[in-house]
Amino acid sequence: MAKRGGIPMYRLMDTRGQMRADGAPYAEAAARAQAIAGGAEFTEAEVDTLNLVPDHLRGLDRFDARKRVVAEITAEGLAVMTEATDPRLGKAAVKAPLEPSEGGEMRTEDAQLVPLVESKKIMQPFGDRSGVVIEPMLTDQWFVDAAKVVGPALDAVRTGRTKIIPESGEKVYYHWLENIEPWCISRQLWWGHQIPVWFDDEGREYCAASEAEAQAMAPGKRLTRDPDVLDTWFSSGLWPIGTLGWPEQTPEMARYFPTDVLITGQDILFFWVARMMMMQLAVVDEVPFHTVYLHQLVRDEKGQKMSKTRGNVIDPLQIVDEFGADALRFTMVQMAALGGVLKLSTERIKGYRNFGTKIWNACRFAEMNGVWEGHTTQSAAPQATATVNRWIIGETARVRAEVDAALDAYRFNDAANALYAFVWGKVCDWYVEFSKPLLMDGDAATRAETQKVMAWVLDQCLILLHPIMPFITEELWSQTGTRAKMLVHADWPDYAATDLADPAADREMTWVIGLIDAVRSARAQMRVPAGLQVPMVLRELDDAGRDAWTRNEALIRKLARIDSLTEVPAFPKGTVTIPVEGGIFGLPLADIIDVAEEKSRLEKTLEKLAKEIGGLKGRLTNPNFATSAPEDVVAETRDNLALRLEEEATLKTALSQLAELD
RNA sequence: GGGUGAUUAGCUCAGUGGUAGAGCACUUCGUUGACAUCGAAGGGGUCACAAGUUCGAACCUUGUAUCGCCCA
Repeated sequence: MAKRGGIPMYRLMDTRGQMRADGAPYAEAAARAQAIAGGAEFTEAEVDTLNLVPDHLRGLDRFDARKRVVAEITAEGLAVMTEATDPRLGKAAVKAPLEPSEGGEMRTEDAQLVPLVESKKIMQPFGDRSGVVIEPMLTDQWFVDAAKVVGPALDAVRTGRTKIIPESGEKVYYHWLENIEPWCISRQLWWGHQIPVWFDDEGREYCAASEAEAQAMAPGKRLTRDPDVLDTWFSSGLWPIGTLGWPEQTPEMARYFPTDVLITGQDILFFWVARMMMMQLAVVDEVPFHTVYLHQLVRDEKGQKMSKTRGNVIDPLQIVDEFGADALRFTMVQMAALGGVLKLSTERIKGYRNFGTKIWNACRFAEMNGVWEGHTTQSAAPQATATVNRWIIGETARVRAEVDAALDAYRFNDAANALYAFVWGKVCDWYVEFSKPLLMDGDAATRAETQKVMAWVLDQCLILLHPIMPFITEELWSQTGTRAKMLVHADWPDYAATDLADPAADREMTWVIGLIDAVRSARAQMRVPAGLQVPMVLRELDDAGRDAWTRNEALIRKLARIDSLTEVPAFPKGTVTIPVEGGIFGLPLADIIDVAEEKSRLEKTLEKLAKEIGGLKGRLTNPNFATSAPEDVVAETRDNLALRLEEEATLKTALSQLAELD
C-alpha cells in the first residue's frame, strides 16, 4: 500500500475496478475518505476497500471517462462555463468570430458557452514501446545503500588499479560516485531476476536465495514473493563473475577473472561500469577490469542520436550488404578518436570500401607478376640490395611501430589512418610503380628479390590490417602463397624500425620521389600533355644526386615521362627550372612553354618561399629564441632556412633568365 | 540547476608548445604494363572571439559567445 504523509493513497486509478464492483457506494466511501483525511482512525485494509470511483465509470479508457465526467458535471449545472473562444481552452477554443462592427454577425452569448476545461501541459511519461501514458503507482521498492559500497570503487580508479579512457571519463566517474544516492533496484517488468524477497500475510519480509530457504525462515506462514524484478544494472553488475560460474570457485573464474579491458559506450559509465566496479569489489573484493575504454555513441551523419521515432537509424546489416563488413569496421575504427563523436555517413564508408578494392588490386598485380609463386609466410624481412626494396622494408617496419604505438594507446583512429596512408600512399602509389621496371625489365636476381620483398610487404599489410578488416585480408591471405595457418592466427610482427630502416635508402627514395613530383608538377602547370615524353636537361648535380639518378634512372624516366637526360653548361632559352636537393634539373620546353605561365608559377612558389623564409629569419634573429629554445630546434630552423634560401636563389635566377625571353 | 565536452578547409574530423593536416567534395588533365570503386596536378583555413603566459600558442590560463551530451 502506497502512502503519502503517512496516509494511504486511494485507488483513484484502479483499473481493476470492475472486479471490485461490490465496493461501497460512492457517497459513503467519499465521506469516509474525507474523515480519514481529517484525522480519523483507519486501517490499511479498510482504505483498500474504499471505492471512490463510481461504478458506471469503472473500466473506461481514461479519455472517455474524462469526457463523461465533464458531461455529468455540466449536466448537474456545476461546471464553470466560459466562452468557446476562451484561450484557456487551448486547442479546443474556437476562433473568435468577427465583431458585428467588423462585418460579423450578431451572436448570442449563451449559445457559445462551454464548460471550462483548462488546457494545461502536464509532464507525462509515455511508455517507450506501448506509446500509452504511464500512470504513477506508488509501491514499496528496494534500495541499495550505495554509499556503503562506493568507497572501494572510487579508490580503485583514484589509485589507478582501474584506468578510464579517455581521462575525462574519470572526472565524470568521481563526480557521480562522490554524490551517489541510494540506488533503487526494484523494476516493474515481466522479465529479469525476480527480487528474492518473500512476504507473509502480516507484511514481514524474508530475504533468501530460494523460496525453500525463505519458508524455513517463516515456518507455517503463507508466503508471497515480491513481484518486482531487479534493476537490469544490478543483474548486469554481476556479469564479470556471474558468467564465469560465481559463486562457485570455477576454473573459469581463476583463469578469466579479473577480466581485461572493458569497451563500452560513454553513456554507460554510470549504469554498468560503476555498478560492476561496486559489486565486484563488494562481492569478490577485486576490480573487474584494469581498463575501461569509453567510446561515443554512434550518431547519424548530422550528429543526431539514432532513433526509430526519428527514422534516422542506419541498419548495420544494410551497410554490410552494400559496402561490406570490412568497410563498416574500418570506418568505425577510423572515427574512434578518443572523446570524439561517431558520425556515420555512407560517403565515408564508401571510401573505405574503395580502400579494400585497392588492396585487392595490389595483390592482383603481385599475382600477375609471379610474386605469390612458391611464396610461404615469412616473418623475417627478406634480404634486399635494391634501394627501392630496402626503402619499402624500412617503411613497413616504421608503420608497424606506428600501428603498435597507436593500439597500445587505444588510439584506434591513428592505427587505421597510418595503415591507410601506408598501404595506399606508399605501397600502391609508389612501391608498386617503382617495382614495375624491376619486375618487368630487371635481371633474374633483381626480379626474384623484388618478388620476395613485395610478397613480404603485402603480407605485412594483411597482417596489420587484419584486426580492422578481417574478411578481405583473410580471403587474400588464403589466395596468396602457401599458409601454415589462417591469418587470424598469424603471428603479430615484432621487428623494429631501427633494425630494418636504411637511412641511405630513405634519403635516396625521398630524393627520387621529390624529383618525380617536381617534374610532374611543372608539366601539369605548363600544360604539357600527360602522355608526352619530354627530354630533360641537367645543369648541376652533386655526387649523391648522381648516384641516385644512376640507380633510379629507369623508374624516374618512367614515372616522370622523361625520354632523355642531357647535361648542359647552361639552360637553353625556355627551360623550366626544377630545383632538387643538390642540383638543378630543367625541362627545355621552348616550343611548348608559356612564358607567362612559367613566370607566374615561379612567382607563386617564390611568394610562398619568401613567407617561410621571413618566418624562419624572424625566429633566428630574435636573440631570445637562440637562448631559450632547445638546441635541436634552433639547428633545425637554421638548416631549414639554408635549404629555403638555396631554393630561392635558384628560382630567382630562373625568373631572371625567363625575363630574357620576353 | 549540477557535471562534462566541443568550436580547425565547402563537409566530417585528426592534430597537448616549434608556425596547418587527412578523407570526402571541388577544379583541370588522363583508356600510361594492378586498380575509373582509378591515376596525375591543383585551389581552398587571420585554427569561434578577446585578453594573458611564452623567444614562440590551434595547443597553456582567464573571460565571452554558440552548440552538444550525461544527470536531476
